[in-house]
Amino acid sequence: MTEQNHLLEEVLQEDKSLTDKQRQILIAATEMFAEKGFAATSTNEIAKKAGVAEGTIFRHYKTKKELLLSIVTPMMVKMLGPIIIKDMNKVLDKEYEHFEDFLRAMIKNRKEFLEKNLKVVQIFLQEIPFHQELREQFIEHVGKKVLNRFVQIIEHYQQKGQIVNIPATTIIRLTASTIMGHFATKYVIGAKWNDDEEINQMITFLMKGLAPEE
Amino acid sequence: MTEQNHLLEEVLQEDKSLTDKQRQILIAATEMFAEKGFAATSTNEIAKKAGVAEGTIFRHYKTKKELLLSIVTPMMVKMLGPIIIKDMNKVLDKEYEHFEDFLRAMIKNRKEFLEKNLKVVQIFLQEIPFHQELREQFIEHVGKKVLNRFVQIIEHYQQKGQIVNIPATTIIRLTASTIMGHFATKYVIGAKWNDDEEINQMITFLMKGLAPEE
Amino acid sequence: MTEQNHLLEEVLQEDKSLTDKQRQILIAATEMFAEKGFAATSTNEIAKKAGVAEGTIFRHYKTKKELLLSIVTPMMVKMLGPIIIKDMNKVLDKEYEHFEDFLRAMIKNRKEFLEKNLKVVQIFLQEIPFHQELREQFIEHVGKKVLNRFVQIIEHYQQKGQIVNIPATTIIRLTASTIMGHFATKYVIGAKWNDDEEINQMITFLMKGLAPEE
Amino acid sequence: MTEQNHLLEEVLQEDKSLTDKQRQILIAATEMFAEKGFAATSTNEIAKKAGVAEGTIFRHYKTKKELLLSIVTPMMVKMLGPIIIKDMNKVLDKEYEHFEDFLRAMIKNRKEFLEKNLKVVQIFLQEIPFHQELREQFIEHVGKKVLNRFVQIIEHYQQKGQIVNIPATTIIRLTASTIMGHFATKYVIGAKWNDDEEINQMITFLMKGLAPEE
DNA sequence: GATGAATGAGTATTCATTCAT
DNA sequence: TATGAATGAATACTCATTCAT
Repeated sequence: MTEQNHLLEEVLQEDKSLTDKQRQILIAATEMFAEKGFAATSTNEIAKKAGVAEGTIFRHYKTKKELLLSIVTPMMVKMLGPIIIKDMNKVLDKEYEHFEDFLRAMIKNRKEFLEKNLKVVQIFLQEIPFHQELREQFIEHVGKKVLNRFVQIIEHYQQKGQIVNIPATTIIRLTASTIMGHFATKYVIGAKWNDDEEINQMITFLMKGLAPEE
Repeated sequence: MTEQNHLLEEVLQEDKSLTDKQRQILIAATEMFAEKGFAATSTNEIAKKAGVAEGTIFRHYKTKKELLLSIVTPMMVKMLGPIIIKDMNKVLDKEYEHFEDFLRAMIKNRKEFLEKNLKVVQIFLQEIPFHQELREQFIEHVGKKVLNRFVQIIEHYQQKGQIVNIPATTIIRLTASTIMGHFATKYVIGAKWNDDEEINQMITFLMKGLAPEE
Repeated sequence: MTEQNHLLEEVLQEDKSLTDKQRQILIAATEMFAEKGFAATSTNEIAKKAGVAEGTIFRHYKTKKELLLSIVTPMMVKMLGPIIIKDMNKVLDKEYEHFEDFLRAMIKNRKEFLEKNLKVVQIFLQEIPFHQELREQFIEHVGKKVLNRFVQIIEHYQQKGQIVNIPATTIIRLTASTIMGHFATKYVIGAKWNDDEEINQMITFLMKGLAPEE
Repeated sequence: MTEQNHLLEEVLQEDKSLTDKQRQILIAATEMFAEKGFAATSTNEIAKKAGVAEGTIFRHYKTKKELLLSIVTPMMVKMLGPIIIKDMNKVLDKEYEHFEDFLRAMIKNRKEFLEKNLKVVQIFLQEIPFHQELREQFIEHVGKKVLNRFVQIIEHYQQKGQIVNIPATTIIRLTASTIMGHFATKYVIGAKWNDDEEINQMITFLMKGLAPEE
């Protein structure tokens, strides 16, 4: 089985400032938020599951919502690390000469990320409609930075004549939809399939769909 | 402005057994569930917004959850009406000789449905992770019937050599992801764009991506 | 099986002013009050069990409490009928020359009454601690009249030298306790026994216990 | 005035694990349950009378019913302590050579118990028709153990030829009815009388009534 | 006479949060 | 730092009662 709460492990190992109790609280809250949703999970339940007094939760997190954010925010930061940390323009030329290679690497990378953060991503997706903070954080951290970076990348491959010449944002949307649809089918619907083959078909579909006009 | 609660209008016009108060309750609840989510909406708020005593809600709906289901269930039933009502195999040959025409009709139809039921669909998507009843209803009503129908349709066009010969479910997933990604971008992110042009690009993308191998 | 709601039958047959619905309400209410208690029975439940609209109950009985009283009061009136209706002093001399005969007749009579009114008596006993009206009614109707009558009777037999010369009220209390203990054991605890034999033992016990000093 | 809530005093003094607030809750609840009955007493009233927030009640007692049981159960346990704690067979021979002495001791002991637990006993008697748990508890704790013990005792005196040779359970019923009738008259009806004299008359009545046949 | 929709006060219970220890 | 008792506002839901039809 893949580890679905890798992020929490990292958090508890890396962040030496956290108490043991705090770690237990984060683990318990993640589990319950993912399962029942934020609004339907009581701090009492979290405390019990974490083996901690209810007061202890509020010693570390002023409000229940702060606890939610402290789970979701680091995930969002880590999510874009691999994308913006290094200057991708240079790397790209060398690492991925063809758009298809880039696509394949991207999918592999996101797949690993998802598998390691399944529950937190689930919480994020479930709660984003109800919390403006989450939406703002997402737009601030991910939206602008990542979208800009991707536009650059897409235009890079367009200039090399590898993909069709329509607006970069449209290409990103089409690609992202396809990839996210793949993961959604896999995790939400819980489908069992031959993953490698499905990914190959997806890439073939994307490469054909985005092929430049002759 | 497009009417976002068309379903409710229909319900209140068609179903003569409903009280005026009941209609007000359904409208108020839909608005609030969409905005704040089911768990975070109190029956007290709904009553106030509907201009009704709190007890009146429970005279008509035994529990808060029953109220939720009474909003979402009819939407799900209507959702598939146009798809399964007529024998599509026969109709197809005549109505849509090309897969592209079918695609275009499908997108137009779903677009109209979405625009008329935006809020209820939003509630459905937001709440489905938290309510097993919703998942079961969806699988029961939509999942089996609709998926089977679509498989037939896809295989029909595959036999005519119009689309690539990979598993029908994979084609459905790729197509559905692309279309849902389009709507998601449009409604959730609230993007403003030239809709017709975007749809054309999406169809071009799909037709190229699903074109048969030469 | 003995009819446990004979009183209700009488009420519905004798009192021609009652509607059918009213009869159904009285029967349903009696059943539920006996089973769950007055406070824990809702008018909604009564209406459902009676197959009547909730409003109908309040058309006939202004309040729930009035419904309770309309069940219990007639029972109380009937309870003492046989005792005070006729001039017992005269009758006694002729009918029951010996205290033992009087006792035996009394027990038989009360036994029949109880068997015919089991549920209503049960309601009365269960509710008397909580309703001053019931206590007042009981003291007014039963307490004074009946107690006085019994004192006369006891003193009558004391003068005849058949029973011990202690205060009549004490004798009444001892006798009543014994008889009520018998019925309580029988009905509340639900004991199965040879009734005639038990009654004989009880009478022997009472006659010995109340025998005059030598 | 006699102390009517001695049990509560004991509970609050012996059980060091109880909070002050908890004690106040128990006292207030006992008072109100006795006066108005369990079903007709609201937790809001109890909280106000106890000078406590309503939530505090539910921190200590999961449900209102649990609060009721926590008041009544210890009373039931204490009720039989003096009867089953020691091996009565041995004690009897020495302590009470005559049945009359045993009776007198018994009545004195029960009288003291009642005076110390008047309200809780009242609650118990009022609520027992409505709560199966109470009936089960009573049968479990009191019914079996105590009845068996009493049968032994009665048979002991029968063998000594001091009381009549009818079934022990009948004797117990007759005796218990008489004693309970005495207390009922005293406390429920609230009679004022010369207690010692009444008790003497009761004992005389019982001894005569249960005297062996010649 | 009978209905049943509507009410609003009331119900037991849960909640996130505080604070003295 | 951690506790858990205490809070009081809020929760979903029930109630006896009213009233227009």
